[in-house]
Amino acid sequence: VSDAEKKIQGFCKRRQYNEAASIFEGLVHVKAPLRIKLEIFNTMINAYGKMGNLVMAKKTFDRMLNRGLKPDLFTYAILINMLSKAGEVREAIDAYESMRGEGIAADAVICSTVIKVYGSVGDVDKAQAIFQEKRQDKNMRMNAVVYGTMIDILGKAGRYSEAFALFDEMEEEGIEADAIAFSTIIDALYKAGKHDEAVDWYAHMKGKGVAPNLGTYNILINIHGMRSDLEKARAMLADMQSANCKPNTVTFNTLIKIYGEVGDIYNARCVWKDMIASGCSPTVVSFSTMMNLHSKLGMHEQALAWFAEMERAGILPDVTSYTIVIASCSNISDVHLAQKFWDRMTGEGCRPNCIVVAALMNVYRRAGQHAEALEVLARCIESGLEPDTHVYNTVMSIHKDMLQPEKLLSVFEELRQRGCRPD
RNA sequence: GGGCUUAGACCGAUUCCG
Repeated sequence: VSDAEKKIQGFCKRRQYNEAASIFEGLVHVKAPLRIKLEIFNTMINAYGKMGNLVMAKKTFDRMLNRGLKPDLFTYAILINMLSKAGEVREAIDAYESMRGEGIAADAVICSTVIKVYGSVGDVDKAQAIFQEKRQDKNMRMNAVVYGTMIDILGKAGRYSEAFALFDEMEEEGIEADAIAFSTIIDALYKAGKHDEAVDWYAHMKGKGVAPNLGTYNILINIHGMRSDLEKARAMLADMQSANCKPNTVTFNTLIKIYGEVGDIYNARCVWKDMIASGCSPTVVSFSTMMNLHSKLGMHEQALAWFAEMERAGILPDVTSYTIVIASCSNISDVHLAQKFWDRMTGEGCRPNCIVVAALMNVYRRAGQHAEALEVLARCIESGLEPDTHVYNTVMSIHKDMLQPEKLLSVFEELRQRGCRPD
C-alpha cells in the first residue's frame, strides 16, 4: 500500500492525474479494504478536481467518509477551492460551514480560499468581514497570501484606496510582501490608471530585494505595451529572459495583444509563431486575442478564420470567444451569423452573461434592427439574466438612436432602481 | 516532534465619451 501511495503522490506532483487515478482506483477496489491514508484521499480528491471530474472527486470524498476517515483542513481547503472553481459556490460555502460545524478552526489557507470565493462572486463586503475577523483572531497566523488575496479582491472591485492602504498595513504588521503581493499591487496601480506609480513600485520591490517572477514581468510588459511603449515592453522581455524566466503563454498572449493595439498584425503573427516554436501551447485566450485584433482592424473574415482554427485545434470556445465573433459580425452587420453563433453557444449549454447579451444587442442595433435588439434582452431577462450597467447603457443607446429621449430617461431610472451604478 | 497532500498576482469580449 505505501508503495502505491508513494506512486500516487509522485504522479500527482507531476500533474499526471490519470496515472495516479488508475493506481488509486486499483487500491480502493481491493475486496478486503486496505488502509489508505487520509492524505491520499485528499490528494486524489484534488486530482479529480484538477481533471475537471467533479463527480469522481465527490465520490472519493464519500468513499473517504465511508472508511471512517475524518476530513481535515487539507480536505476542506481542497473541497472549497475545487467547488468554487467549478462554479458551485453555494456548495463551497456549505463545505466551509460544515467545517466550522465540526469545530475545526480555519487556518490561513482556508481563510484565503474562502475570501476568494466571496470575492469571485462579487461579495466584497463578506470577504472583507471574514478577513477582518480572522485578522483579529489571535490564533490565526496571517501571511502574505491572505493579505494578497484581499488586496486583489479590493483592487478588482475598484476599491483601490482600500487596497493600497491594506498593502501598507500588511507591511506595518511585519508581514513581508513577496513577489506575488508586489505583483498584485503593481497591477492594481496600473488598473487604477496610476501607471507611473506602478512602475515605481516595481523598482521599489527590487530595491527591497524581492526578485520579480514570471508573473511580475508579464504585468510590466503589459503596462508598457498598453502605453504603446514597445521599447520598454521589449526591454522587460529581455530582462525577464536574463533573469532566467522563460516566457509562457500569458507572455506571448500579452505581446500579441500589444501588437494588435498598435495595428501591427505582422508582428502579432510573428509572436504567434515564436510561441509555437518555443513549445507553448496556445489557449482559448490566445485564439481569442487573435480573433479580437483582426475584428478590431475590420478583418472580420480573418476573425472567423481564427475561430475555426481554434476549433480545429480542439479548443472549446467559451463565452468570451463567442462574444468576440458575435461582436465581429457588426463589421458587416451580419445579424444572421451573430444569431447563429448565439444559438450555438446557448445550445452548447454555455450560459450567456451580460457581456454577450450586450454584444448581440449591439449587432442588431448597428444593423438598425432596434426592436430585435430589445427582444434579445427581453428573452434573456425572462430566463433570469440580471442586466448590469453596460446592458442598460446599450439599451439607452438604442433609445438614443430611435430618438426616444423619454424612454432613454426611464431606462436610466430603472437602472438606478435596480441598484446599478451609472458609470 | 517533523515531513507529505490544499490557498493569492499577470493575457482575450460588450456600450458611451475622449
